[in-house]
Amino acid sequence: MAKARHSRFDCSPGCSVEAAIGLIDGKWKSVILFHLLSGTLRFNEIRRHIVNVTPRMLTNQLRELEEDGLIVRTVYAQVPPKVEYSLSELGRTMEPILLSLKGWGDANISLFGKPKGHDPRERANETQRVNA
Amino acid sequence: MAKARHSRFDCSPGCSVEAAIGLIDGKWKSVILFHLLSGTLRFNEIRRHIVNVTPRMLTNQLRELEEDGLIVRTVYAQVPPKVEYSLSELGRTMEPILLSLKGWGDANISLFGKPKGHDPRERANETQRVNA
DNA sequence: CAGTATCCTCAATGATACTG
DNA sequence: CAGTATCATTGAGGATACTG
Repeated sequence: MAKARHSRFDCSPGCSVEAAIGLIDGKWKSVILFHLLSGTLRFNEIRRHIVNVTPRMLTNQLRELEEDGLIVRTVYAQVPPKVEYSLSELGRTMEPILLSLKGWGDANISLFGKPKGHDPRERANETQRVNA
Repeated sequence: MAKARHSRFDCSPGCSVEAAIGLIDGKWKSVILFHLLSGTLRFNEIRRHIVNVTPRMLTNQLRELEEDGLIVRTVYAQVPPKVEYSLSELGRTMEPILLSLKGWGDANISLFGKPKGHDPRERANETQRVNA
């Protein structure tokens, strides 16, 4: 997902599913939340955990998670700056989601040795054809 | 998430989390999978379940889910056409994820009465400021 | 019924450089 | 250390119309 972050949710009943993933879309959010399950982390600690995330994107995702009430940002008034991120109480309620994602990924990561990338030209069509 | 669908996963250990959400990003995928938990559905049945999805997007998402091996597409050779979608065995292993998403959404959907949309101008800053 | 075909937009992500 | 500030890209998603 990407564009319309939590839309209206007047749908039914998949809406609650949409609502939930809507909060963890964003390329890095679920991973950030997952790492915060283990405890409080500072900005650059998260950067080190997540390879290839730029400071801009990390800030961006952290801000959205904060706005959505999933994480708490604590700024210590000192120099050099110290900023800590941790899961909020609401954020901690996402643990089952995060753990099921992690569990599924661990169990099936072997399947993704060579990403396919959804290139139509290399489409391995698995469609079943049934005679009426 | 959106752009780089399952990248390389040589990271650790959040990679497995990325791998998992990478398959259910896409604006409608998780909802489609959720509805298929209840059983086989035809193209237009899914359309009716998911309001506001255009045929183009639905086809698109279904194709990617099929390519990722999460759903099975069955075409009946008859007129008018009949095409059924169902979860593959692998797709069914995502049930815990889907159910935890659904559960979280149901428990917290009240929080999203008026979506915020992450507009910086209306940012309710929750950051804690601590004197060193 | 189950899609295709086009065209288009913009928001999400990225690259790079700079700073209190 | 923990970010900002700019600029550029691109492709996911949408609108609309058509079809075997």
